[in-house]
Amino acid sequence: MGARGVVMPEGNIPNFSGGPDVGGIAAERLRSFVERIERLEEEKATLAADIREVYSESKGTGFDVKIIRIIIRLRKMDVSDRQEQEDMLDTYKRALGMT
Amino acid sequence: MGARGVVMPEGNIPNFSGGPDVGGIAAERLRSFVERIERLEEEKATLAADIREVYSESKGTGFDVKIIRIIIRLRKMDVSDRQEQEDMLDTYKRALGMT
Amino acid sequence: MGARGVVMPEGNIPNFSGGPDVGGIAAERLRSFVERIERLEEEKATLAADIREVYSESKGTGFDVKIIRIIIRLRKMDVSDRQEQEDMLDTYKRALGMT
Amino acid sequence: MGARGVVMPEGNIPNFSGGPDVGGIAAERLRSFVERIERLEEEKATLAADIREVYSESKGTGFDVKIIRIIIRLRKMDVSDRQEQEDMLDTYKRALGMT
DNA sequence: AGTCGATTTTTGGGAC
DNA sequence: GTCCCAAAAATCGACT
Repeated sequence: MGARGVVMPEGNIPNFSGGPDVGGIAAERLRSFVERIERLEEEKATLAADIREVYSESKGTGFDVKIIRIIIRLRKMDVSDRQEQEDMLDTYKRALGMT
Repeated sequence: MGARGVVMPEGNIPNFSGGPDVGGIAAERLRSFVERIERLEEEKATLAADIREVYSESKGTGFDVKIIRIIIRLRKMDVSDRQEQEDMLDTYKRALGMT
Repeated sequence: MGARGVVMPEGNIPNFSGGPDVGGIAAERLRSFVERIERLEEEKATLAADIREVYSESKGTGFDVKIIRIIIRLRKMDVSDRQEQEDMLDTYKRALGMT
Repeated sequence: MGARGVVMPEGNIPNFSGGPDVGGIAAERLRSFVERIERLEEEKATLAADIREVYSESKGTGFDVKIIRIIIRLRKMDVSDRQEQEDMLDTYKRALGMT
């Protein structure tokens, strides 16, 4: 896994100079990527908090959070599992030569 | 698969919080909670996809995704926690002769 | 709570002296734990390899690995999901006041 | 290996789901594979439990489980890979002024 | 403080 | 052989 002599060798930041600016344009790019990710993750964390909030609110209204979680899970499955279900059926069909 | 013993029709959860009529106002509230959560989770999934996208883009620019993930994790940590953890790790390392 | 013998301060290896031996009795304990874990993980990795081997062998005999994986998953669910299924049913029952 | 007459032709997967007579020898083979896998997975699960146990014990002795996990991970890594990764991380850190 | 569920990281398989 | 996707494992965090 070492340096591979490609244009952009893994393990190095391109155009990194080590000068007072600590890295050239590439370092700016890196910073940009990092900050974009951090921004998005922050939003994601906010949404996670919102979700927890709704659960909490529902609990305060007298509902059982555990039930709601199960419902959410079931409804999610009803969407994405349908695909998996069909894939599985297809697999079995092929396995049985029913093509 | 499917829940064999579950006889409850989807979206028709009765009022179990003490109200008199089954499938009444409480069920509407429940539906409201469920839909709010689903809405938020959908947004969260979108953000997760966006984040994956940024990682992918950074990879295409020549950066090492794994390292960026570590960077993100480190920056998320409280500074003093990070220091403490690194110190402790160092202590353990020395104890095991992993210098 | 009164004095409790030797309370281990968090973040430090107990009895760590910094002498030439790099850690005293506690370091030995640490090493012991680490090596036990490594030993177990090695065995676990061996088993994982064995499992892969069986899949590979079944493939060489003409079976479809994907199908077998599905079967394994289904049979596992038939065992562990029974509990979850019953829990879920119970939850729904309680939600409906059928207790 | 000896007898070759029973080798399954590729693309012709035996029927394993029908009645007792349907599928024949191939179904028995499939059952054998499945049971071998399940046996191995069970052992694997046991080892996983053992490992958790050791972590728990180390925790009870005053060690920090999280740090030990990191130690285990580091020791698993190839020495040069570890060095390379740490160097890269350091480069990125400097680029971002995380010194 | 232990259990359970959610999330993240790693790994294997497949395509080109 | 390299890259991408999906499945599995490890880790983390919440709730009881």
